[in-house]
Amino acid sequence: MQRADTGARSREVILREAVRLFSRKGYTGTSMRDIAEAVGLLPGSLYAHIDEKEGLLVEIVNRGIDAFLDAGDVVVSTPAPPDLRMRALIRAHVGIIAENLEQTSVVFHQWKHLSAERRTVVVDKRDRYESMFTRVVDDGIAAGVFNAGMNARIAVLSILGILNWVPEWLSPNGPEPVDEVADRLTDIVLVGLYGRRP
Amino acid sequence: MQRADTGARSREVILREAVRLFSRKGYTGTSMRDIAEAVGLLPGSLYAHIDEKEGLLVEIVNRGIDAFLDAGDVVVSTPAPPDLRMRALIRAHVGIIAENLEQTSVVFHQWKHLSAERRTVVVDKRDRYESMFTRVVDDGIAAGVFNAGMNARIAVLSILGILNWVPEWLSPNGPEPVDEVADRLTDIVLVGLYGRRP
DNA sequence: CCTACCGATCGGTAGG
DNA sequence: CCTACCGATCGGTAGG
Repeated sequence: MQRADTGARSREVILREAVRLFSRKGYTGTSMRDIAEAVGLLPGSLYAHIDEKEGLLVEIVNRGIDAFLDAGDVVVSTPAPPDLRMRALIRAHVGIIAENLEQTSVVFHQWKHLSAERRTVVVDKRDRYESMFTRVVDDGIAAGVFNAGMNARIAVLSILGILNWVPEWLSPNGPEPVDEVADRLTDIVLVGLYGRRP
Repeated sequence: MQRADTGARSREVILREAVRLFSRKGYTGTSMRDIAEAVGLLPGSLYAHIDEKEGLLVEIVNRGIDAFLDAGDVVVSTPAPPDLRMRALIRAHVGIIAENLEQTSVVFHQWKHLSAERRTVVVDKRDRYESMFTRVVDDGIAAGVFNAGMNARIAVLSILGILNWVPEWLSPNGPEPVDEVADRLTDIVLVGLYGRRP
């Protein structure tokens, strides 16, 4: 019953510190020596637990984006009306950000430093995630719930912009509950500044 | 009438290539040797024209953010109704992005690599710019044009999210004119997906 | 703007 | 996981 998984545990510690440092200093601005110092190892000792620096980034980015995909899949598989599905997507999205602020910020900003092949995998996942929002907007227009006259592509890009910006200002321990924040964002998305609602 | 300003001209060439490289590889991911090769000099020769690497970033970021501030000042000094001022702010913002995509992307993503004192200057400018949007939203609520029930702070953060995301997808040579794109973004901001408008 | 170079730091490895 | 180290690359400089 003792720790037979010290190796895996060390790896998690390294990943945790890498997330912290990558989010603060960027991937290219963080050295393996920075990470080693943060976890209390000598630089060369890191390589007893990991293969290469980029492997850390790959794992962090993929874990992060998979969290969004998994949460989105749950929402998309429900048969709720488009506006309620949009609210659920935004709640799920903001919830994941709140649970893991630094990881999300690495996912959003550091994936560009991945090698070409690894970047392709990430971009494909991101496209799949974005298509969930496109689907909801298109469904809403088809159902007569959303404005048929709007530019659906630009509407989706606006929503993604709102959501991608959230990690820059959200404080998970702030006064308002996270779901409350998500719902106020959804209000803006649905009714805008004018605010006439059905 | 000949070029007496070769020095200043070389400096502009260096800045132009630095913008390109910083936007593609990031500030910390770009070496002075990368820049030297791009402008056709040997690495050490760059220092006949510039003082230090960070000086390049300082100048790029400040030029970029000043463009937004100057354009915003023009809009804010007009007495138009809040919704029209919002439309004008968004048009100005998208226009500047379209004119200088790579510079904008450096402004948005690389300012974090500035030293503490220089970063403070940039953050102050950014706060001033953001306050223009806050002012318009507050004016709109006070005038009864915008929904008094919304969370104004979150509304402003949503607008900034939309605008900060634009450099990631705008193609200045795309099918729709840039002002058209800006107006469709404004539509979303004002009336949302439901789209009831006054 | 080039030649020639500086000390520091980089990601990573061999051997134990 | 440490010792000891590798070649490559970093930002920047002296002197011309």
